[in-house]
Amino acid sequence: MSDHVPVTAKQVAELAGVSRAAVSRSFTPGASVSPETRRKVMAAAEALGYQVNHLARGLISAQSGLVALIAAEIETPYRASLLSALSQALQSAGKTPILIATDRSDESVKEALHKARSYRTEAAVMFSGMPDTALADLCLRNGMRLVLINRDETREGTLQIRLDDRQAGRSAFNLLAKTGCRRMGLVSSSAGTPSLTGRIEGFREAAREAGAALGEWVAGETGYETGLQAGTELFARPDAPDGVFCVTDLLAMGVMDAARHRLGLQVPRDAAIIGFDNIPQAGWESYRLTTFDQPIDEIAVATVDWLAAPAEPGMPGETVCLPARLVWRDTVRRPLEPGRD
Amino acid sequence: MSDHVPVTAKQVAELAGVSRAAVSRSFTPGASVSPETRRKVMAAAEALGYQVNHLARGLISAQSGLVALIAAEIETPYRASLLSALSQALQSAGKTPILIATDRSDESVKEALHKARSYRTEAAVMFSGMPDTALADLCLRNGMRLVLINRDETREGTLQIRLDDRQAGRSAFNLLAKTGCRRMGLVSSSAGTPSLTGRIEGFREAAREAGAALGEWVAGETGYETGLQAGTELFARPDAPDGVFCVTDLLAMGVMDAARHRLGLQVPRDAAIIGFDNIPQAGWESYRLTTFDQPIDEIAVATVDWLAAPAEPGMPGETVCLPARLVWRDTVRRPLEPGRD
DNA sequence: CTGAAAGCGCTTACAG
DNA sequence: CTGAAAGCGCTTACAG
Repeated sequence: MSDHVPVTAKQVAELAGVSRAAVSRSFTPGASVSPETRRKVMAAAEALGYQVNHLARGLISAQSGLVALIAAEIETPYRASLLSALSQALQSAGKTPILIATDRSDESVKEALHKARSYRTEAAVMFSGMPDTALADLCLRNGMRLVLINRDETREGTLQIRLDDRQAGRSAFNLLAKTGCRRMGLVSSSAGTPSLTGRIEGFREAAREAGAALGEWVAGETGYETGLQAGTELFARPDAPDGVFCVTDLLAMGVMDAARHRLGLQVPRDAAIIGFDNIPQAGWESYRLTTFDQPIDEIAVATVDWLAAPAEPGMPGETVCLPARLVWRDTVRRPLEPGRD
Repeated sequence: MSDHVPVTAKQVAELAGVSRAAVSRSFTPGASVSPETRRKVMAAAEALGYQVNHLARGLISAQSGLVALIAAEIETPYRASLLSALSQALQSAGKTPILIATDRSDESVKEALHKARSYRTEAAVMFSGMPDTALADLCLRNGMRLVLINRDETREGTLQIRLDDRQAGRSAFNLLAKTGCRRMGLVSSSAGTPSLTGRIEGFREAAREAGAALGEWVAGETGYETGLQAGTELFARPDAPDGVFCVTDLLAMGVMDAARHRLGLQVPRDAAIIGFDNIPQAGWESYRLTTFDQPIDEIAVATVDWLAAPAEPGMPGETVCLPARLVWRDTVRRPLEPGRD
């Protein structure tokens, strides 16, 4: 191993007795080098501890190897899981994730994208916020690809990955109805992201079709604390619900704790509860929450596959819609014949 | 805004009527440019949508702006929180985090560091695994700085951040003893990281000093499932403990659920439980776990401050040791006078 | 304070 | 298959 500061292709070339171009080619999959030179180059590289400088490579080849992961609240269970899956999948595909945290503001989304651009990331995958059209176009024109997770927007050259949220909302209602709930509750959010909205609308729609009244509680945020507050208020109402759908697991767990620890209710006997996301905590003994699963690994795979396919200019936007499957646990009574709807 | 592909400093220079050097200087804090030229440059840059290309800047100036975050299991609550705090702090300081996931193997740690090196990251902060000496030296010689979180190792030019784990372990024992527990249990881990080991040794040490017997359960992993298993076995023993210290919150929550849901025990009446980390879930109504707090924000601040200070060659290693403060909740009976020890 | 010039480490036509 | 040469977009002495 060399004892000197950064070792460059030039030194490797000298040691191997070849040109700089040859070492470059040896490190480029599919380049035309004879096996013999490549072997010599690799041996020299190994001996010197050489690594290609990705900064230089990215500067010249538009292949920085970098992809930006843009997200808010990554400490949250669902986001953290998605982030983990995505970064591992990307890494396996030879890409390197750059992490850019945003808050909910448009301004921070804008900065995030600019930052991605300044590092010439090959793509940006966003799971929070939405770029405005002009900015998205700018990125696209600069050769950056966009993948939007759970945002509702199709655009040329971008991949959109979403779940069938509306259908899940409908299923939630029907499941509650089928298992004997009479007064339905919905704990939703004013965050207004397309995925949340889809779940809400699906649930309302099914309620309308069934002619059922709905007690709603609109939360600002989607976390545990908010759920706790929602549950506390909802179950104190004279027409307290006996079946509630919460648009996230965190909300559901807060609602559940309010019911049990603050109101002395039993779940599902006094109130059935359904969540959404299937975060790890949903499976804990203290909750055993019936919920819809976000297929995190499939999302990661879809992202990486799309990125691996060569980008063609003017490529139409693509959207993949994944099902959100119900995972049965203990917060809803089981119907005699567990239906699928 | 320009409608053409990547806009470079040259175009900005032309539009502003200055040299390329002037635009470079305008974007370099502290460089010598007249306010007037800087103004012209900024206006032109704004008009064209110019962003300095960090790849090119990093290539020439050893200031890539990148710092590598190297970690395993980032989907885990404590890790996710730390990652979030770190990435935000870094971002506020103008740095951009690169995320490199590892598994526990030495091989993957090695690859992670090589990857960091190939992007010329200014620093690598590791919160999983340890680089072997030769590799760490290589990084250091290449001008990369290292910050090691909760790993026990001092080395020239690196920052080590750790908690007073041993003291926390001692406190846990003393607290349990003071609140009337007679049969102490310890749910530890064979992971062998320095922080875990410190907690374990502190607890054992205090037990030895008090002449108390100890029921131990050594887990491989540090997650909820393992805790559930540990609790199930531990409380089924004839000499089941009535006070147990778990080296992580996740373990503690599993143990707690085993006690309550599988053995029908009450916490803290039948068994007191103390955790470590103070993850968000520890505050949930179903747990209200008494635990030690990991000062995540302080860790992030310490990291960023150290990185902000200019690196001098041959700088001695620095270590900051933070206290892990007890947060009182409901899984330990309160002594009459809540002591500090 | 300013500009012309050299150079960071790489890749990629181009010619052989 | 191979090497000499040009060039990616920037920064930084150097001279003025």
